[in-house]
Amino acid sequence: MTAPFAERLLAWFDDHGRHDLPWQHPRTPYRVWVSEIMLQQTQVATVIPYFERFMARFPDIESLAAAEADDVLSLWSGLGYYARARNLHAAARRLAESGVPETVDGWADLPGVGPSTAAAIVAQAFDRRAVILDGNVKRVLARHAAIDTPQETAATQRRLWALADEHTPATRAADYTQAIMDLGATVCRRGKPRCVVCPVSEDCEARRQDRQGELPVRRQRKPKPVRRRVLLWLEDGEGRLLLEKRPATGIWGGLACPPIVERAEDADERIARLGLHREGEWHHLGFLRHVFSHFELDAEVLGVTVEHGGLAEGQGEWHRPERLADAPPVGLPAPVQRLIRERRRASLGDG
DNA sequence: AAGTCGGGGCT
DNA sequence: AGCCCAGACTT
Repeated sequence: MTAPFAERLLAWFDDHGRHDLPWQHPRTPYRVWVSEIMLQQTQVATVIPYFERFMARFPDIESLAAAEADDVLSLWSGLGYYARARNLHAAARRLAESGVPETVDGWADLPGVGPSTAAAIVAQAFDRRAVILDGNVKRVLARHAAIDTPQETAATQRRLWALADEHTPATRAADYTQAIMDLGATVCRRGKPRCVVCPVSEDCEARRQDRQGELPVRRQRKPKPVRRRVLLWLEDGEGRLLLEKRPATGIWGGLACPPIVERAEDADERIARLGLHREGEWHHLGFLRHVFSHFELDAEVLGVTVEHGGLAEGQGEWHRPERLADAPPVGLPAPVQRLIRERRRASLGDG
């Protein structure tokens, strides 16, 4: 007779789990919460440097609540899914007033905190039993029970939540949630799962059927369309770059970005509307290509020097590229950060 | 139920 | 060149 799933998993975790992640020391509700938000759809290794910088700048809820939205976004630059940063900031302002909840429902009521994140926070921060179901857990459970229906369907989701609930023990909540995520990340990986060292392999149905490689099953994805755009690289006489704030919703919401037009023919009209005057001809500066989850951005970068006109309030701001390169005062999309560094190298090479 | 939202790591 | 990652939110 084999021991319960959780018992075997916890014994494995004590010897082989991850016990030294930054948000585990100290393991406060605030640090756990911020880490869980950053870790949504984002790998641990990517998050760690962002987490350290964020904690150095905003060590507690009060400092985050008191911050400006742009300061929060600038620390989020390059991490992606920028709605997370806006939601985190809004939630911090609410928590600074109401205090920190200790229940799953209390956390799930906050913007940016869904069912799995709320459960992870409660389990990690308060060591109270809560059922999580993230990508790692779904993969572990789908293989262990050999679930071969597409993960996205409602029926499969219900079944996975039920299995997650059944396996979750009454005690050691924080350790168990960390353990099953560690198992998914380091043993029951997407590619080449290490079943030989898996603590729950003896009753793993996928392994018994030798179908680890084909599970879990995902719904077929649609091909991604290409969005062609033109990005306007506008510098004034002193080499400063014009950035405008993008709308709060949509791609790169709330971040600063060079003006984007659909076609090169629209470029002159756009700078006229900004109240700027072109000095000389447009130059082709390169391309910006970036693959998003559901489309591909393919933009030609056109540059020109402009004279200041009556740049209206809120129409954009001039920034020194050297400041943007090291410590950007505003949130910048990763492709724009790369572009700035490239352009800076090019201009230094010229001069 | 499907679409939107980033960026990087891995195969 | 795709797939996936400590998902949530909107339509």
